[in-house]
Amino acid sequence: MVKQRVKEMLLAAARAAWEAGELASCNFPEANIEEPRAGAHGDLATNFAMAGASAQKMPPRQIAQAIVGHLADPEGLIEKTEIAGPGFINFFIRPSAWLPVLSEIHEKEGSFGSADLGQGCRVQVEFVSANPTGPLHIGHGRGAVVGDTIASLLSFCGYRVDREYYINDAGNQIHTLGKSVFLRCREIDGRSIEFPEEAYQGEYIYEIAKSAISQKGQQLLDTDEEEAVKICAGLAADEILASIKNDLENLGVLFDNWYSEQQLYDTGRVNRTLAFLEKQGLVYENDGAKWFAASKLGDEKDRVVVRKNGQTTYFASDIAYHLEKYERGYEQIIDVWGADHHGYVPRLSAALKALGKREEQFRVILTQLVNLLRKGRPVSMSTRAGRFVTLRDVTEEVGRDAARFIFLTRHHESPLDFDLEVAKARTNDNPVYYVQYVHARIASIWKKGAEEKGINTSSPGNLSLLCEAEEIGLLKQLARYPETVAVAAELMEPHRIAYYLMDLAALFHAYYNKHKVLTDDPELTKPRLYMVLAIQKVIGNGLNLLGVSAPEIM
RNA sequence: GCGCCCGUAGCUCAGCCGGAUAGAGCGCCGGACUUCGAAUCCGUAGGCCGCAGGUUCGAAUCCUGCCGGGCGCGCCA
Repeated sequence: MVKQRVKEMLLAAARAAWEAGELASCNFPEANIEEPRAGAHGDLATNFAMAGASAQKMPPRQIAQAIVGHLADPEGLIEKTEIAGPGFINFFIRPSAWLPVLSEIHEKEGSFGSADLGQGCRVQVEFVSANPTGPLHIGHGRGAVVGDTIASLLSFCGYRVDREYYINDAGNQIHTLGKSVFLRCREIDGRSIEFPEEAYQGEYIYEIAKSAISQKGQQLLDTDEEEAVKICAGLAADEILASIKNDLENLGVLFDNWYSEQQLYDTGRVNRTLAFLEKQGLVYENDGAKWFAASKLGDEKDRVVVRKNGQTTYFASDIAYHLEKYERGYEQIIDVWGADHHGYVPRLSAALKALGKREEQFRVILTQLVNLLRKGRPVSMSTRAGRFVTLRDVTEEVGRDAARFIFLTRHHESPLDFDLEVAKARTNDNPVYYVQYVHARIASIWKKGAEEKGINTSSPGNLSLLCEAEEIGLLKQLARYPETVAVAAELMEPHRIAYYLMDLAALFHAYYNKHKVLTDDPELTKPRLYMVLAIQKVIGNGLNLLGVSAPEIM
């Protein structure tokens, strides 16, 4: 592409200048080519001369002069160059030099923009992993969409990615869940109960209790309490998990694997992992509990792995779980957590370090909280009373596309205001429809062009007729897509794709309002249709990465 | 108290692995449908980039300290 070619030309020119004795050193800096904000500074610019000043022991402008003097441009991409400011080299690109991006898009279709960054590296993205003790809320939705989209991005960029959900089906909370259900069963049966504060208060507990009674019958209430609670816990977790799965499917989130915490105990992995750490001298006893020496590996303090009462902690099984991920062959693991768990990061990192994993093999993405609003006002959520708007409610009200897109319109570490009314609005307030509208509009143009003008893609026509300023702007934006994807994948920042699409959509809508695609002149109409169809493909490609549909009609 | 995140236009936010004159949407005001989909577009106004230092040829961007907001700091998960 143009940017890459200019970069190559720049480096070649620097080398040529050095060979000609005009530069003192061949120790060149990284060639950083960017697009200046101001159009007066050209289409592309580089700080190459400034960055190399110290190595060359020459003033930047003089270096720039030497490089420009040796610039070879066989394809004639560059119209002119300028040396500006403290030593920028500004490149003015011949407008038609941007045209080849169109044929590239038409050839590559859905794979346009992908790059083999991962080279087959196996990555696991673990996300949501909410305890199966209640319905998902909107915060889980954000984590789900961010995790899912990061996985898509990585997969698009050459990583072999699996999506995994970790089920916390062992430990206290499940026991509490079972007890909550059991107590409700008794209540339904007409017995008087004391419902403890720490039990799950929600309405859904009654539903599960009813279903437990109908499945297990009256005898459930007469069995030994411990046994009954266990049965209730199992039933409840299964039922809740099924509904979580369903909610996630409605959001377009599908997992490759659902991994049970209990399984780690059943296979003895937790004990084995602890024994290993103990052998390394990183687990010691104090106050009747066993501690992992996390403070030796970057955490603030040591952490308990086995409680005084002999039970292991959640942390213990989590270490075992993460170790097992690597044993399954993942070279890199990514966890998506709510930001309220950020304090947990150092201790898990410490544990993985103790297990011999490199820092870059483990990455935690934290998603900030979501404020649910309606018409600008907070929607009251009372978890205690068990009254809250669930993720399912939100998805049903605003639809999958809007929900997903809105979750991706913020950096994941920024808090997000999610306004239900805005999410439903079919206006510029709501960027989903703005972007999708481009896709639908182009479908409509295309249909009309084929029907009335009999024009199809196989005839791009004379592309040099694409010379309006808005057309060049669109070509440049299309050319930015691969880099946008690569950066989004590298930084694991899917919101960059959303912003890219909004920018592309804005350029298209402006163009559409100013120029006709279907003109009376077939020779002009052909290249315009060809370009517009390329735009549609890139919009579809990007929306697909985000898990949002690209409708032909809306 | 310690740690993490956030602080950019009236509001909601991009930009932050250093670049030149800081952007978008909404809102306000004023315009554009007998012509490819008005779920659209065009125009005006709006800024000590929280504050103060530091590094640099150059800082919204990096470093330090403060201020304000959120979240964490369990032998819970």
